[in-house]
This record gives sequence, C-alpha cells and structure tokens, in this order.
Amino acid sequence: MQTKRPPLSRERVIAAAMALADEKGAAGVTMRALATRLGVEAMSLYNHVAGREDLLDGMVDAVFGEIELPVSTADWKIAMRDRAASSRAALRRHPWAVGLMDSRSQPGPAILRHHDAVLGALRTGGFSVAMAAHAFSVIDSYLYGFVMQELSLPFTSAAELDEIAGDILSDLPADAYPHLTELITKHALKPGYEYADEFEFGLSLILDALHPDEVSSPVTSRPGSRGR
Amino acid sequence: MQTKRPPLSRERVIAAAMALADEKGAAGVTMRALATRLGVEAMSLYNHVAGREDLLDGMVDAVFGEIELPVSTADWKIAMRDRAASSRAALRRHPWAVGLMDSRSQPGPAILRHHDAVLGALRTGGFSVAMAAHAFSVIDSYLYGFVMQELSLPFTSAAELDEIAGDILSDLPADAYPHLTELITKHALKPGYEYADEFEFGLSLILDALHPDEVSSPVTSRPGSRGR
DNA sequence: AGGCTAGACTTACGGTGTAAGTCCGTCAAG
DNA sequence: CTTGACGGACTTACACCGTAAGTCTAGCCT
Repeated sequence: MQTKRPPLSRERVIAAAMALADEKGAAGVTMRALATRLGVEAMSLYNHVAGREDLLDGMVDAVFGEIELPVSTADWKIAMRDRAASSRAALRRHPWAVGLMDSRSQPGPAILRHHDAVLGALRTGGFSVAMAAHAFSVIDSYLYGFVMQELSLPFTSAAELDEIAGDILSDLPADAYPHLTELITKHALKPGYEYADEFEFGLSLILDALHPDEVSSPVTSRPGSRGR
Repeated sequence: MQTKRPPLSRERVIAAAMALADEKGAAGVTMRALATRLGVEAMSLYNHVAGREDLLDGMVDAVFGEIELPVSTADWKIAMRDRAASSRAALRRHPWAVGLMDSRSQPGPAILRHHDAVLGALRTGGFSVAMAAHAFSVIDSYLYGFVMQELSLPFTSAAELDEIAGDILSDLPADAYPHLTELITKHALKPGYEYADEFEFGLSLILDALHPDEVSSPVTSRPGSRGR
C-alpha cells in the first residue's frame, strides 16, 4: 500500500524534468535522477517519453509555452516589447533552455503557436509578409543572443561583478587588453551598472528602426511612422 | 619502432577535437574517440588537458582565434561588418561552437583579444566607452542569436527548404497557424529566398542605427553622421 | 470470470569521464 | 658509463549514463 502517487504522464515527466534542470542544470537531468524524483524507476519514463532527446524537446517547448503570446490588437511595438520581456523572463527562469534550443531542430506546438502569434501581431501592425519576416528575424536573433550572453556571464548581481572584475583585472597583465580594462574600470564598475540594462538599449534601437510598410493598418496606426 | 607520431600537445589535442566535432558533432567528441584519432589511449589526453570541460573551453577559444580581428584604422562600420561576417563564417564552419558557448563561463585568451579589438575599433570610430558597450552588446547579441537560429534550421539549402516546407505544411492543419503558413507559402518558398539573406538586413538595420557620440574621432570621421 | 493491456518493473549491455597506479624512454648529473 | 629522476603514455577499474528486452501485475472491458 504505497503512499498514493498520482499517475505518471508526459506532462508530469516534463514538468519534473524542468524542475530538476532548474536546480541541477541540464546535465543533471538523467533518466535515473528524474525517475527517483518522481518516485519511479528509470525505465518507466519510457512509457511516456520516447527517450532523452524527446524529453529535452518537450522541455524546450514547455518553456515557450510559458511565454505570453502577443495580442494582435495592441500597438505592434508595445506587443513586441512585451513579448521580448516575457521571453527573456522565461529563458532566465530556465537558464538551460537556451543551450538546448540549438541542436533541437523539430519545433514543438508551443513554438509554432508562439511564432505564429508574433507574425500575426506584426502583420496587423502594418508589416508586409516580407517585412514581418525581416522584423521577426532581427528581434528574435537579438533576443536569443542577448539572453545567451547574459546567462554565460560569470556573475549575476552587481556585487558579484565587483568581486569577479577585481580578480580578472589582477589576473591578466594590465596592458594586454587596454580597451577591455577601460570598459571594466571606467564603465562596468561604476555604481548602478547592470548588464541587464543593455537589453533595453538594443531592443529600442531595433524596434525604432523597424517600420510597417503597408498602409492598410486597420485601427491604431500612428501617421508619420512610415519610412516611405 | 612505431610509425613515428608527432608529440602530443594541448594544441594538437584541441585541433583534433575540433576536426572530430566538425565531422561527428559535439557529442561525438569523446575522450576515447579523440584518443583513437590521435593514435593514443584515452587517459593520455589528460596529460595535456585538465578534462573534458577544459577541452571544450579550448575548442571554443580556438574558434574565436579563427575570427579575424577588426582593424582600428578603418571606418568603424566597415570594421564591424567585416568582423560580423568573419565571426559568422567561423561559427558556421564549426556549428558545435554556438551550443558550447553558453555553459562556458571562463573566457579564453582569444575571446578576450577579440573583444578587446572590437571595443578598440569602436572607440577609435568615435564611440564613448558607454556607447561602445551598448554597440558591442547589440551587435554581438544579434550575431550570436542569428547564427544560432540559422544553425538550428532543419535545412541548409533552398532545395531542402522546399522539401521540408512541403512536409510541414501537409503535416499540420492548414488553418492552425495561419500567419506561419502565409509566411512559408507566400515568402519562404518564393524562388531565390534564403534565410541567410536576412542576416544582412538585420545587421544593416543595427549598424545604421548606431552613431558615434564623441567628436574626437581622429582621421576618418564623416560629418553629418552624428545623432546629436 | 476471463483475458487483454497499459504501464511500472528488473536485468543487462555497451559506452562515458576520469581517479589511481604502472611502466618505460629520455636526459642530466656524478 | 652508470644511475637516478621524471614526463608522459599506458592499463585497470569504477560509478554512472541511456536504453533494448523481457517480466509482472493491477485494472478494465467483454
């Protein structure tokens, strides 16, 4: 008479795997460790998941499922900004996701739904198909690239930065990388600096450089924003 | 009297690992397979490399070593464009590198040298320290993000795209992702379309939106390009 | 009541990174 | 020339990995 356990399912397996990855990192997600966490033996997982690769696919898709979809009614720029913030938050909540995104070629349903919604928001914002493709590519590339860099930094808080920067600077010869040391001493170590703030700069730069190229925008089109 | 083999060294080990990764992917780089390729036993590698993680660190750094450094004399925009092209080429030559970049927090000497050179090019192009940091962040984020997406696409050539797109479209219900199907049918399947071309659009968009914010640019400063 | 089946289980296999210890060729000092 | 040290390649061994294959049992449908 074991202590009643809820039935296994693909969703429960993936959810547990995500929690495990959040704690131990992607490498910590082994079939045995995951099974133990679920009070089960390793091979039982294979009744709900085709294998480790399929499991990782599911995890990535689930992360995309956490991103709130842009609504097509709002101003496209606000929609893109909200989506970027939501995406970045999700990817930071699950730092292993970025590393898993490459190497996984088959997009899951949440990813497709997400991409579709983004394209929709751009289209109703007045972007042609071609221009929407362009915009989508720049914004997403920037988003993923930024988070990737952000997550691979060896520090999280400004306090940690202080400490680590000191170590780095004392380690390497002071004049070997002059511009790098200049950046660290004269900029990054200034009180109030957070690399995270760079996100806003780049995002605004990109969004402000993008312009709808169709006149048919139905409701909330502000004149004077088109390039032609 | 064995068939003379050149002495092992960290460089030779890393070079062989890169060749192996190019052929079999990052997962194919096992200590035993690498040793076999070098005509040696697995444990011998540990005399030149601290462990697998150290090996991967070295590989990533070596990829950065392949990127040609921007020269500080040229026009900053051209320098950034050349560097972006060179970086993208290197990352496409070694597709495993992007996936290894996150999870590796200690930058190697080639990475530091590269970052320093980029900052230098921006500084002599008339960027303040703060603005150079901004520019560096946007450009690099876009660069890595784009390559990452590019490499995770399930196709390489336009011909493959045709084939795969057909499969995808027939797989999923036609009206489930309307904007996605619109994008594929009305844009991506048009003859001459290559996702790689999107790179140029985004890069130009970003570079054209960046402006030096210091007047002291010594030689090749074209007036009328500043934003203030 | 009987049988089917979904799903958890046990066992086993080849492969992984690497700790620990062995062994030998080279080379410098006496 | 002898000897000693030592760097570096080697063998062995271990714990852990993903998963193929087969077994067992509880619950449901007929």
